[in-house]
Amino acid sequence: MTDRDGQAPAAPGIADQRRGQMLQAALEVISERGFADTRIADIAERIGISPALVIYYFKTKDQLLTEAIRHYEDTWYAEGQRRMDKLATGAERLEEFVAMNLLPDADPGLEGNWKLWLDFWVQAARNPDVASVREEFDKRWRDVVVSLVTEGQQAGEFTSVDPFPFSVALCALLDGLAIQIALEDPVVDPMSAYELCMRYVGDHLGFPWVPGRRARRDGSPHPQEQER
Amino acid sequence: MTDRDGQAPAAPGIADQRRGQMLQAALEVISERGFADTRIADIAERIGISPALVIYYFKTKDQLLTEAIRHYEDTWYAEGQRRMDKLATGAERLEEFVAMNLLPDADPGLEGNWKLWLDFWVQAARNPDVASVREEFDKRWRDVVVSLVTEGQQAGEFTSVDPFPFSVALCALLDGLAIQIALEDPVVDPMSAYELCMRYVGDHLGFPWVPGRRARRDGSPHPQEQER
DNA sequence: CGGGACTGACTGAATGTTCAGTCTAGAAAT
DNA sequence: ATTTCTAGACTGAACATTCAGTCAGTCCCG
Repeated sequence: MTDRDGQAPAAPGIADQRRGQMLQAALEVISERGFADTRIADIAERIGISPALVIYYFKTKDQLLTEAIRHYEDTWYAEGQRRMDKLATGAERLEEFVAMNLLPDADPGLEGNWKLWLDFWVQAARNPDVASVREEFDKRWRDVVVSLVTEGQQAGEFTSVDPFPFSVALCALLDGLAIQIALEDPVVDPMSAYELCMRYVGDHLGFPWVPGRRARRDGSPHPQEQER
Repeated sequence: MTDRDGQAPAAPGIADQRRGQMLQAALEVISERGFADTRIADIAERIGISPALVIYYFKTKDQLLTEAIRHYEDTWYAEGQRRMDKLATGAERLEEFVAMNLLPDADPGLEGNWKLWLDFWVQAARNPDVASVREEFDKRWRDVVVSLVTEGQQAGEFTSVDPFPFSVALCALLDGLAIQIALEDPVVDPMSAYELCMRYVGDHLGFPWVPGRRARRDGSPHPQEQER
C-alpha cells in the first residue's frame, strides 16, 4: 500500500495530497540544493515515490518548479495577512511585518529559508512566468505596507509621510537585509537587521520604537568559517 | 597552494589575453542565460574558439565561473575606488557611489548587468568559495561607505551619525533597490530608486540633496572616459 | 626541432521524459 | 455475493539528449 499516512485513504483528495507533497518537497529541495541543482529524482526520493510519478502529476520539471514558487509566495502572503489581522495597532503590525521578513521563525511550511528568495529572484530574471508572479507579489506586499501606514496615520499613530515611497524603501531595505541574512554575513545577523529596520521605521513614521520588546531568538550562532 | 598567476610567464600576452577574453565572455553569457544555464560551449562560441580551449585554460567549468565572479567583483571595486578618488567632497562621492549601484552606465566591462548580482548571490549561497569572495567584497564596500562618511564628518559636511550602521543600512537599501531594477519592476525605475536613495542619504547625514543636480546619466556619458 | 596554442572527434555520466504495464479500489454486471 | 470491468495511481526499465571533460594530433612561431 503506497498510502503511508493512512489519512483519508481512497479519499477523493489523494491526487491533491500528492500534489501538495510534491510542491512541499520541491521547496525543501530547492532551498537545500538550489533551484538549478534540483532534480526530480531528489523530489521523488524525498517522498518515497518514483521519478515517473512526478512527471505523471506535473507534465514537466519546469512546471513543477514554477508551481512550487507560486505556491510558496501565495502561502507566504496568506500567512502574512493572517498575522496582520491578528494585531491591533499599526505599529504592532509593522513590527510583525518586519519580523516576518528578518527573524527566524518556524513557520508552518515556510521555514525561514531566505535562500529560496534568492533562487526565486534568479528565476524571475529569466522566466517571464515566474517574473509576473514575483511582480504581482511585490506589488501586493507593498500595498500591505501602504495600507498599514495609512491606517496608522488615520489613527494618529504615525506622522504623515507619503506611504508609497515609504513602502518602496522599506521593502527594498528588507530585501537587502534578507540577502545578508541568507548569505550569513557575519556583521548582519537577523536580530541586528531587525533592530536596524525597526529603527528606520520608527524614525520615518515618528513613533518611538524600543528594542527590548519582542526579542526572541537572537542571531543563531553560526560562527563556522568555511575552511578552504 | 593557491598559486597566483605565476604560471606561464613565458607567453607574452596571448595567454593572458585569452584568459581575459574568456572571463569577459563568461560574464556576458552568465548575465544573459543565467549562471546555471551557462555552458562552456556558449563561452567558446562567443569568442570563436573551441570548447576544448576553455578547458585548456581553466581546468574545470566551475573554476572558470568562479574566477569570473571574482574578476567581476574586483573590477567593480577597482572602478568604484577610481571614481571615488576623482571626486572631492563626501557628498559627491556618496552620490557617485549610489549612482554606480543604481543608474545604468556603460562602464567599460561592467555594463549595468544587475542580473549578474542575483546569480552571484545564489552561487554564494551554496559555494563556499564564492561565499568568501562575496563576504569580502561586501565588507570592503561597506568600509568605503564608512570612510566616506567619516571623512565627510571630519570635514563638517555631515552630521555625526554612527557610520557603521549607516553603511549597513545604505548597502542593504542599495541591494534591495538593485533587485527591483534587475527584475524591471514597473514601479521602481533606476532614476526614482536613485532619488529615493539619495534622499535617504541626505536625511541621515544631514546635508541637503536636490534631485536636479546630477541627473543626465541616461544618454551619452562622459566623452573622455578611458576605454579598454 | 620543440613547445605552447589550439581543435575535432569522442566518451561517460547524469537526468528529464516516455512507455508498457502492474496493482488496487470500487462500480457494474451477473 | 461473486465475478468482471474500469480508471486512475504508480513503477521499472528503457530512451534520448545534453554537456563537461579527454585525447590524439595539427599548426605555428621562435
